[in-house]
Amino acid sequence: MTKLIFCDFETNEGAVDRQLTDVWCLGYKLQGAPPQVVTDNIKDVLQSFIDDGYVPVFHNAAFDLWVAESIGVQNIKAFHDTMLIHYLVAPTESHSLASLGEVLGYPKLTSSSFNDGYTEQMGTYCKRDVEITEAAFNEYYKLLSSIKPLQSLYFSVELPFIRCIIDMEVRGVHVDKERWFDVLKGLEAEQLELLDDPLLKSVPPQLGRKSKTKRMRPDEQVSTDPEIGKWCLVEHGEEYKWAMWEPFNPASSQQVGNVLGLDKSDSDTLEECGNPLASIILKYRKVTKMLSTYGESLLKQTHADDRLHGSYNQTVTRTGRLSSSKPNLQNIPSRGDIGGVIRSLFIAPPGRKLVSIDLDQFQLRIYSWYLHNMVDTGEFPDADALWLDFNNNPNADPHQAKADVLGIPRGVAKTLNFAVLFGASPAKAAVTAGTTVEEMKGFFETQDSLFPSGKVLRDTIIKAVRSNRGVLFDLYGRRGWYPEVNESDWGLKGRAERQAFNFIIQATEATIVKMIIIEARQRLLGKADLIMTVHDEITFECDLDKAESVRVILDDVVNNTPWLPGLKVTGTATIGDNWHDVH
DNA sequence: TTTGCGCGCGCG
DNA sequence: AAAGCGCGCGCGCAAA
Repeated sequence: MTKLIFCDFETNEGAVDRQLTDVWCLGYKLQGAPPQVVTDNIKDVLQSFIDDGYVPVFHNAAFDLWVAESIGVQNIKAFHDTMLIHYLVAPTESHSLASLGEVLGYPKLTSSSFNDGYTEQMGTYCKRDVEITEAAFNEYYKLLSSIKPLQSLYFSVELPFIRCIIDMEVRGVHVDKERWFDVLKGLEAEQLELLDDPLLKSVPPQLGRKSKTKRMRPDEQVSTDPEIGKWCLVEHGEEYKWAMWEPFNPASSQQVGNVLGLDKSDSDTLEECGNPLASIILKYRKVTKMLSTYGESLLKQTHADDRLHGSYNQTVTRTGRLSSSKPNLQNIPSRGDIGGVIRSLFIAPPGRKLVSIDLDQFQLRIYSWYLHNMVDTGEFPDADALWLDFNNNPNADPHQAKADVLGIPRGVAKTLNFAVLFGASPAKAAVTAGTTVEEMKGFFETQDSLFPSGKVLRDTIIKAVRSNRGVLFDLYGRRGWYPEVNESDWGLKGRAERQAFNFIIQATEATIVKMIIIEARQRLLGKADLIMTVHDEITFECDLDKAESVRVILDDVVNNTPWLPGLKVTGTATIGDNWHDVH
C-alpha cells in the first residue's frame, strides 16, 4: 500500500509568474492523522517524508511540485495531482480546490490575500486545503481507477506531462526587446496614419456611453445635432438616458455597426459590405490588435530575463488540449507579413538555437484513421482514400488532392476539409472560401457523393453518443460529455453533434501530441530545453553545437515512432534563430 | 473607480 | 431549413 502525504504550499503571489521569493508555509496531512502546518525547515520536513517513501499528493502539481523542488526537495519520483484526476473524471466541472471543497463538505472560508508573510489564518487555510485534497483524492481516484483507460491516460500521459509544463513555464521564451520597440514604433506610426485618413475623419460624431445619472448644468443645452461635447437625450430600451456626442471611435464595434448600417461588424461582414470606410476600419483594427495585444501587452509581461513565462493550463479544455494564458503564447500572430515580424521577435538567445517541429495535417490524419477503422470499407471504399494517401505518399497534400478531384482551387478544398472536421454550413464555408453560397452548396454535394463515408462515420459517432446519454470516449479513454445531443431544440442538438464529432478527433490529437512531447523531452534531456508547444507544434531551445543532433532526434521521435497502429505521423524538424525561421 | 459581459480576433 | 471545433485577451459599454 502506497503511503500518501497530501501537500500544499503557501507562497508569495509572484510565484505564479515563476518568481519564487517566499515560501510561507507547507501544509501536509498523512492518512488518518490531523493536518499539520510547518513554517520552518520546510524543505527538511518534506524531504524526510519523501525519503521515507511517502508519495506526495498535490492539487495542481505543476505549481507545488515546482515549489518543492525549487526549495531543494529531491527524489520526488512519484506524485499525484487531484486537479488532474478531477479533470479526467469530470472534465466539464470546475477543478479549483474551493469548488471541490464545496462539493465535498468543506464550505468556503472567507477569503483574504496572503502576501505579507505567514499568519495564523494562512495556516488554517493551508490545513484545510490539504484536508480537501485528501477528500478529493479519496473521492475521485476511486472513480478514476474504475475506468481503466482513463486511469492509464492519467498515469502514462497526463501525470508525466506535468514535467513538460514545468519546463516550459520555468524556461519561458526569449524575446528581442530592442527590435520589439522598433516594431512598436512602426505600428504606432501606421495607426496614426490610418486615423488621419480623410474618410475616417469625415465620419460624424457618434453618441457615447449612456448615463441615467447625468444632470444638466444651466450652461449646457440638449441638442440633437451631432456636435462633439453636446448632450443628447436618447431612447434606451424602455427609458431615456443622457448621452454625449463624441468623435467616432473605430475601435467601438457598436459605433462601426451604426455608421455602416450593419447588425454585426466582424471582419467577414465588413469585407462583404464593400464600403471603402469598412476597409479602413479593418486596417485600423488589425494594427490596433497587433499594437495592444501583441505589442505593448507582451512587452510589458516580459521578465527581467528577457523571457516570456506564460502558463500552460492542463485542466481547461474539453478536448484534452492545453490552453495558455498570462500571456497566451498559443495565439501569437503568425500569418501574413506582420505575423512573420511578430514571430521573428521570439528568438534564441546568443549561442543558442531553436529547434521546432510541426506535425503535418494531424487532425485530418486522425480523421482518416477513424474512417479507415470505423467504416466498412467493403461497402464504402472511399473510406480508405485519405488514409491510403497519408500512408503511402510521403508528400500527401489532402487539400490539393480534394481540389483535383472536385476541380476547385486548393484554398476552397482546404475550407471543405475543415468544414468536415467542424461541421460547417455551406453558408459559413462560402464566406471563408470567398465563394457564393450556391457554389459552395454544389461543392458540398459533390464531396458527399464522392466521399459518402464521411457522413457514415459522423452518423456512427452521433448514434453512439446519443445512446450513451451524451457520453463518449476518444481512443485513449478521455471522456467527452455532450448530453445536448438528445435535446429536441435543433440548435442545441446541432451544436452538440458538431462538438461531439470534433471531440474524438481533437482529443485523440491532443493525447498523441502530449505523448510525443513527453518522449521528445525525455530523449533530449540535458541536450535541449522544451520551451513551447502550440497544439501541433513543439519547440526546443539548445546550444548552438547541439542543434543538429537535437534536430535529428526530434525528427526521429515524431516520424519513426509507432504512435498509433495505422497512423502515419510526420513532421519536419527545423533549426533557426527565431520562431519565424523555424516554420 | 471597479466589475462583468459581449464583441471581435489572434492562434491551431 | 439551418448549422464552424478548441482556446485567451483587449476593448467598449453599462452597471455597481
